[in-house]
Amino acid sequence: MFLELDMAGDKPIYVQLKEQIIEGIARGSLRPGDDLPSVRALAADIGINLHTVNKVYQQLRQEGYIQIHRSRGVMIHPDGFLKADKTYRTNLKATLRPLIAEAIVHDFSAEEFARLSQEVYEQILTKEGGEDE
Amino acid sequence: MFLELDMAGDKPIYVQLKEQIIEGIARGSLRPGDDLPSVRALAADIGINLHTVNKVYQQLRQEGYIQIHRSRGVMIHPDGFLKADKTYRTNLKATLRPLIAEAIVHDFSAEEFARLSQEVYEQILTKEGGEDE
DNA sequence: TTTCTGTTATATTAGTAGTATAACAGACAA
DNA sequence: TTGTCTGTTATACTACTAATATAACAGAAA
Repeated sequence: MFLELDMAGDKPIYVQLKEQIIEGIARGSLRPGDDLPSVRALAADIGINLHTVNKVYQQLRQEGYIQIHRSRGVMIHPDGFLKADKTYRTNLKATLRPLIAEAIVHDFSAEEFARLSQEVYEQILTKEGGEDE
Repeated sequence: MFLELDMAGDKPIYVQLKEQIIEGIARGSLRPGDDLPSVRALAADIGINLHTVNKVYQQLRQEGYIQIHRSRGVMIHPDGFLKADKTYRTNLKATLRPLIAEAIVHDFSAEEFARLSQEVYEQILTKEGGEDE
């Protein structure tokens, strides 16, 4: 796979792993119906513990990204896009709130914030790394 | 002050406190040059430990939001807006990246993401709570 | 029946969040 | 000069999370 984990940094590796799988789905590297490695295989591949991978898979399943079958393994959810329901929108707004408050204090207009978001959007879809311009 | 801390929730209270002070600056309730309560006074006011407040103040100082003087106390940084330098922009983009990847999987266009950000922007500036529409 | 799969249980180590006390040191007012 | 504010530092303790290590259980398929 396309995984790069920073074992030293502040961000927990299970969060990094989860985010990278979601980004893989977002940019189309992982497509609906695709198989994911077994918890043991992926853990061995990237040199972490089985339980760390399992925690990620459980969270991804609960949030609708993947399906898990008892002895057939794990796959990207075949239904394609997830529903952007009110719960999702409310949570996203709550997450954005402190980021946008920070941006305001840094003299960012809503338009500048939108422009920067647009850049990130395209970075993801064009499969660029996040190393900046 | 205008502080509402959720002692039970997942988010650490020092993070909540920090975010709410920044939002207070963003919406103009806390203005450049304004005094903030002493670490002991604020801790006693909201019923938490002195060190928890001190940690928040130290972080806010390092990020340029406030000034701390040894025995005169703490004030909002008198210089007004902070510089939105390249480091800030790079960090913001790195923070947004997983949020936007999620949004893409939820079939959000860049425009919808921008529109939702705009809503949050106005919620903050018009001093609305985050209880949603 | 062997060998995959996810699942569950238990234990340990390391780090962070938060609290509790105490003491130190600079500044300012009575 | 003496209190009494201020932030600062040190130490210790509890609770929780992240991550690991082993082991065993249970369903399904070759």
